[in-house]
Amino acid sequence: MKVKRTLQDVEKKITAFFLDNGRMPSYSEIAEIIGVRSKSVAHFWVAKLLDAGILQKDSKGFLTLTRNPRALKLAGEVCAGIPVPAEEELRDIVSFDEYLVRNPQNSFLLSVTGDSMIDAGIREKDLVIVENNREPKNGDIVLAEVDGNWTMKYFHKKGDMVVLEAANSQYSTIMPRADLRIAGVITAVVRKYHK
Amino acid sequence: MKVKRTLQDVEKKITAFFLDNGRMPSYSEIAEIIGVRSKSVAHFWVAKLLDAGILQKDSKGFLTLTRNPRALKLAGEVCAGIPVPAEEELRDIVSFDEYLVRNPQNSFLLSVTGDSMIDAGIREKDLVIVENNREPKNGDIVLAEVDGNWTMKYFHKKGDMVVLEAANSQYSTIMPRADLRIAGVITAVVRKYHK
DNA sequence: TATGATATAGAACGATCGTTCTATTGTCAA
DNA sequence: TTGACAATAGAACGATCGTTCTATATCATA
Repeated sequence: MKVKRTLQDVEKKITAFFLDNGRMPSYSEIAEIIGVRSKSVAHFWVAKLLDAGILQKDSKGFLTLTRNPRALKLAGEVCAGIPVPAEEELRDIVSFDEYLVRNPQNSFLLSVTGDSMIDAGIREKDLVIVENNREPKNGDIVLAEVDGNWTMKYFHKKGDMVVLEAANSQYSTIMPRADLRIAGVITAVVRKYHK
Repeated sequence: MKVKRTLQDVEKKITAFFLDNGRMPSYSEIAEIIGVRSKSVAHFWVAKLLDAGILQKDSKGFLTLTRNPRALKLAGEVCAGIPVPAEEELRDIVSFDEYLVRNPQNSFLLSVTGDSMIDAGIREKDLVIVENNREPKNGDIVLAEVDGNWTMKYFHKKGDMVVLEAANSQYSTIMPRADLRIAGVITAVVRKYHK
C-alpha cells in the first residue's frame, strides 16, 4: 500500500489547498495534506518545489504559487497545427477577473434579455459587464432607459444630439428627449455554453 | 496633518494588499500599510473589521476576506429601475475564472479569426475557451480541422455521419471524411470592449 | 474646564511559524 | 547481500506570529 510521491502530486495538493482556502498552507498543513507526520518532510518537498520553480517565496519569505492555478494555456502552446494568434495582449491573460473587469467597484453584471443587440453579437442570456461613471463615446454600447424600459443600444453623439441605435434592423433608431438616462457602458460580454 | 481613519479606509488598504500579494497581511504589515507603528493598533482595527463582518477568520484562525474583492454586484442591487434577472445562477458568480472555466488543465484560449460563426454571435477577435477531452454533442460548437484549416463549426452527428455546419450562410455545410480532427468543444466566449 | 470615549504606542506573553539537526526506514542498483 | 541514496520521523531552535496588557495622546461633549 505504498504510494510514490511525486513533485506533481505535491504541487496539485498544495494548489488545491490554495484554491479551497484562498491562502497557502503552512508547513504543518502541507505535511497533513500530503499525508506525512513531520513538518520537516513538508519542508523537504517544498524545497524541491522551490528548486523546480513551481513555488516561490515573496519578499517576506512567504510561499507563493509561481503560476496562476487558473491560468489557461494559449492555443499555440497546446496544440501544434492550430494557428497561433501571437497577439501580445494574449500572453498576459492569467485571470479573467483581471482581464475583463477594470473597475470592480463601479461595475455590475446584467443578464441580457431581448434581441436588440443581436447583430452586435450580444444574445439573450449573455452576461454583460456594465461600468458606470464612464463617459460613453461614439460607437459604445450603453445601457439606457428609453420610454421607461432599460435596453442596450449603440451610442452616438452628433453635436448635442444623442442617438441610440439598436443592432437589429427590426428596431428603429431612437433620438431621446432630455430625460435620457444612461446607466453605464458595456465593457465586456461573456457567454457560457454547457452549464 | 491629522487624518481620520475609517473602517472603509482600512478595508480598502487590506484588500489592496491582498490583491497585490495574493495573501492576507500579517498584523505587522497591517500596521505598516495603515500607517501606525504598533501591532496592537492593527489588532484594534482588525477587531473592528471582524465585528463589522468585513473580515473573517477561517478554521485555523487565519484572517480572510468575507467577500471576494473582485466580485461584481448584480444589477438589481445597484440600480433600482433596472430589471432584476432573478436567476439563481447569477447569485453565485463571484469569479469569472471559476464561472467560465470548469477544467483549467484541459482548456485553452483561442482568439477568433474569420466570420464562420458570426450568426452564433462569435465574432472576430473574440476569445473562446476550448475544452479538449470532452465528447461533442449535437449542437455544440467545436474547433475542428477541415481541409488543413482550423475552424469553428456546429457539430452534428447523425448515426455515424458527422456534419460540420458554419453559422454563416456564406459557408457550406461540410461532411468530412475519416480524417476529421476535433481539437475541442467551445465552452465559453468572452469579448472585451475598450482595451 | 472636566470627563469619558476613542485612538495610538510600546512592552510582554505563549503559540506557532519556518528551519535545521539527527536518526531511522525504504528502494534500487551494483 | 551490500552500499548508496531517497524519503520519513521527531526533536530542537530562534523568529515571528497573534494577543493582551498598561500607558499616553486626542477629540467631542457636557
